[in-house]
Amino acid sequence: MQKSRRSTGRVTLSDVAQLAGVSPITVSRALRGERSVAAELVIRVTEASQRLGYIPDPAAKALASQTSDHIAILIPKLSNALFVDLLDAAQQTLRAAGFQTLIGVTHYDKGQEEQLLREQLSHRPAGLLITGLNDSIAMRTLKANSNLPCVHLMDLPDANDDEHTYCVGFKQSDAGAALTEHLLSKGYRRIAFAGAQLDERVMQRLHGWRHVLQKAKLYDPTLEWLNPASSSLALGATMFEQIIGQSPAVDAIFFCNDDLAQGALLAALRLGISVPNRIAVAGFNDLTGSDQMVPTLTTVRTPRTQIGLSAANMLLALIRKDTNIPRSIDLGYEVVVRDST
Amino acid sequence: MQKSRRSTGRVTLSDVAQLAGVSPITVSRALRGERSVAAELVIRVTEASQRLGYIPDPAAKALASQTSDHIAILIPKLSNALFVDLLDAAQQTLRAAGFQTLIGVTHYDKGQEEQLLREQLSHRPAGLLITGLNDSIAMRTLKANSNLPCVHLMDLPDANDDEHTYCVGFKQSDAGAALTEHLLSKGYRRIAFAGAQLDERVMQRLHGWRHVLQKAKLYDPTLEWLNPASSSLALGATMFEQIIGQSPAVDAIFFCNDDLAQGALLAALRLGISVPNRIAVAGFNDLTGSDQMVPTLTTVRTPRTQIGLSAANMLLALIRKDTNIPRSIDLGYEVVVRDST
DNA sequence: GTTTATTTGGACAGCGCTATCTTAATAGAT
DNA sequence: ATCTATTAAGATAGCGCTGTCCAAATAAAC
Repeated sequence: MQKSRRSTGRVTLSDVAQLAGVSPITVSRALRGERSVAAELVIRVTEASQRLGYIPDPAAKALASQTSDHIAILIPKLSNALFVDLLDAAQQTLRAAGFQTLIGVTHYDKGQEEQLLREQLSHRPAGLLITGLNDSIAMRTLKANSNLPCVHLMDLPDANDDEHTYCVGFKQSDAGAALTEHLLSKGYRRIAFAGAQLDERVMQRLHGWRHVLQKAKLYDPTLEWLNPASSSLALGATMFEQIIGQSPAVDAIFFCNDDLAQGALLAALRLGISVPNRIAVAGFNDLTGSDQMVPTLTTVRTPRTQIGLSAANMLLALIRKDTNIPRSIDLGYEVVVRDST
Repeated sequence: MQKSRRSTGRVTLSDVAQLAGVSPITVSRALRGERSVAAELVIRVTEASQRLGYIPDPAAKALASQTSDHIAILIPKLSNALFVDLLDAAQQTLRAAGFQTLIGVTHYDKGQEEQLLREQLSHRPAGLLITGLNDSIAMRTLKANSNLPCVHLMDLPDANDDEHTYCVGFKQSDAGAALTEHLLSKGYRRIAFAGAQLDERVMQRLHGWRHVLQKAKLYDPTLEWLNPASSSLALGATMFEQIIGQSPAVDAIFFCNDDLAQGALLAALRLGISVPNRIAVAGFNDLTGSDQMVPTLTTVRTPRTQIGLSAANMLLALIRKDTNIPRSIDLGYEVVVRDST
């Protein structure tokens, strides 16, 4: 056993090469399927590598090839099930393709986001997955300089917006409009919008709501209830009580998120306010439990898992330099009508 | 601009060295604070590195030093808020210390867990964070061979168990016992245990419950309701109806998780069954919304965020080779009595 | 003042891989 | 049969750092 001074006990390419009777570079090529290697050699190499339990060293690969098997993903929060679903789906898909996910949690802070991306880029990831479209100048510069494939999640660019970004999601504003139209069709006339967190997506839904109400000549600025705090059941309860108390004429509330709406339903139960008879409640995202609420919650089902999965696949395609892939994928949404409206 | 053939445009140690007028190795040492470097040189190097915007290359560092700035973390599921809280807290703490988290989601599958750990180890992480104690032989071997610092989360070893593992958590069985005792103190006599997922921690809580009931001579095997499916609100509702239907004499149910308990409370509302008059309901973990339920849910508050944070700090200490740190940290639990019991 | 320890900087090699260039072997064209 | 194209393997040289050994300079001990 004569190993070099700094030997680490790790099985290396050369070990495999020696056993297979070829040069290390051939092993590298055979294992990666790069260039052409004689079929017989591929078999011999594969066998040797399996026999030795060879595991490539990601650090060495990254250093030599200037690209790692990491994929960087940026999401705003882990406390929101929406993003966790996204992460879960993307992570599984990427792992199956041999990539490791580097998560960055931005907490909706643009400065943090930028700093996180910088840290992640130092790992020379093979690609980027970013929640939302609304990049700051700094983010654009970082992305552009890195010259990495990048897919955006959850929203689609406006039609007139000819950005060269790849994205997977659905039109948040359309979804907001569709839910509002459902409420109108049920006969509600004073429909409030209750939003928290106020990220880009919430604002888009707000625009959808506003647009529909304006068209129906039912828009009234006092129907907008916006709170920058993070959404939670407790906040939903508070906002519900506020709206009921200060605007008794409101006959329906569109909460920007199921968290809030669920909290509102529970508050209504506590207060003995009948939903939907006295007031209707609708949410967004169809999170866990919305179908269990009393009454069950009308909401918009959003394809979070699908988005994570498709975005990961799109990114993999970009990494492979597959051409002929669409710039953006619209996975749609579905208004789920239940008992709360 | 004379760069070598494969130049990457990246600012390297040598660039900094040149600007500071020292050798690259001195820059490396100055920046890492390793060995002693003259104070004046440290300043010069730091300034030069900042001026050039130098970012160390993690891959090169990993290759040269055989250890990366990654920390591998293994958790069972992302769909359970408990683990997400753990991950969130650990991730933030580790990032602040300059480490990147590699998440592995095991889906409660021992084979997967092993495979994930193997993949993570190939990245030469600086440490390991593992949910639960109950390692398989294969896991032990992997851990032992890697010789890496490792901290286990969420549970503590038995007193007589002299394993040399580091852990941060609380005694799941004690917590289960404490909640059961609370129910006894409230006068309930036929207390069912409803468990899902049936991981090690659920089984520990079951043991706590069983132990207390046996001591009180109130144990009855038909009171155990175990379902291997993942816990969810819907499953909680189903189990509640089952138990009510098949064992009408049961006067309290200890659900192993708040998800289940919340689902049960909602089912009770739907069925018009009064909680806690007709039957009491208690949960575990004090997840989001338990304080918003109708009635509010009695549960056990578990210090998930604290556990993630402390475990991360413990791991950082181990990496620093700090001595004098405790082998295990008991962060306790708290029975939170609310209106459902 | 000499010997011995301690500190501080640098030279050197190499971590385990891959990009690039080169050479040998084969096939195709004239 | 001769001269290109094409293909397949290997040799070589790093990628950007850090471990290890060395040498010089300084401080401490005798």
